[in-house]
Amino acid sequence: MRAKPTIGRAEMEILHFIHDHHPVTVRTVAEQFGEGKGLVRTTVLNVMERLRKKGFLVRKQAAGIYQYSPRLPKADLLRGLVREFVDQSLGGSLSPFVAYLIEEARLTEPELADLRQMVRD
Amino acid sequence: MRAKPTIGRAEMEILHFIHDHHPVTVRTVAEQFGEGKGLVRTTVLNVMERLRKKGFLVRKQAAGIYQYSPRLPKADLLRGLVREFVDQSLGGSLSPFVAYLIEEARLTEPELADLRQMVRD
DNA sequence: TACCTTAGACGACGGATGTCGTCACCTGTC
DNA sequence: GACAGGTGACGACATCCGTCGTCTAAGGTA
Repeated sequence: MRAKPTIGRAEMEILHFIHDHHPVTVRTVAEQFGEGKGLVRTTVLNVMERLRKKGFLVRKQAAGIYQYSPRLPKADLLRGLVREFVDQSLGGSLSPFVAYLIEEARLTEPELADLRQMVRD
Repeated sequence: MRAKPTIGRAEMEILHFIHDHHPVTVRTVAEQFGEGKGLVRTTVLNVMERLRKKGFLVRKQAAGIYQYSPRLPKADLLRGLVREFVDQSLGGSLSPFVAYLIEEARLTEPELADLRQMVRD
């Protein structure tokens, strides 16, 4: 058992979809997300079950059908992903991220406001 | 052939080491990096060759032994990684990153200066 | 009761990643 | 020229990821 389960590309996309639409059934995800990607129902089911076994999703039965939801709020999930990425891919250094913000990022007004607030401290 | 080659966890660590120590031989990486991780020489060699086939490293022969170096400057590599991460894991949204900066990050003085400069535009 | 539909479990398979062992080759030293 | 040791190529194997097909259980409906 790996200490920190990883998330693959397809898993990530489906996890995002569920974060934006929960609670959902496998059928819903397959129809609204999978079909556009050319994915079959069982593929979606398999990915969702893997995400559940990894601890990112929970499900509860309602009228004989499972309803899936994220285990953590979206903000928590994303903050964890950012932390992991910074540690693992950037070696803990934030400069590349700052460089990215400066060169390529299109920040929204609220994001900019938050940053302005931050640099004042 | 995948359009954008991916980098695994072990590959990433070795790539970082080489970025900080190039040019290096397999032997050097195995002794200075691999041994601490419990990795055998051929494992290091294999990972480095995969990175080379993926285009992240180049090598040149000197006295019968290969010297490995990164193909791109570190800043370019990291900016690419950040871009990929933002698109793929954050769905293009920068808010989680801004939140991370505000809550957990220890920014250095130069990084802060850059940010201050940026928010002024 | 006999079917058809739906949902879930399970196994399968190719490719990528992490890790290693084996073998062939080159080179410096006697 | 022969040998020991370093170096690199290659194959092997377990695990994970992406993707799918099949089988079975649970219901509804004629």
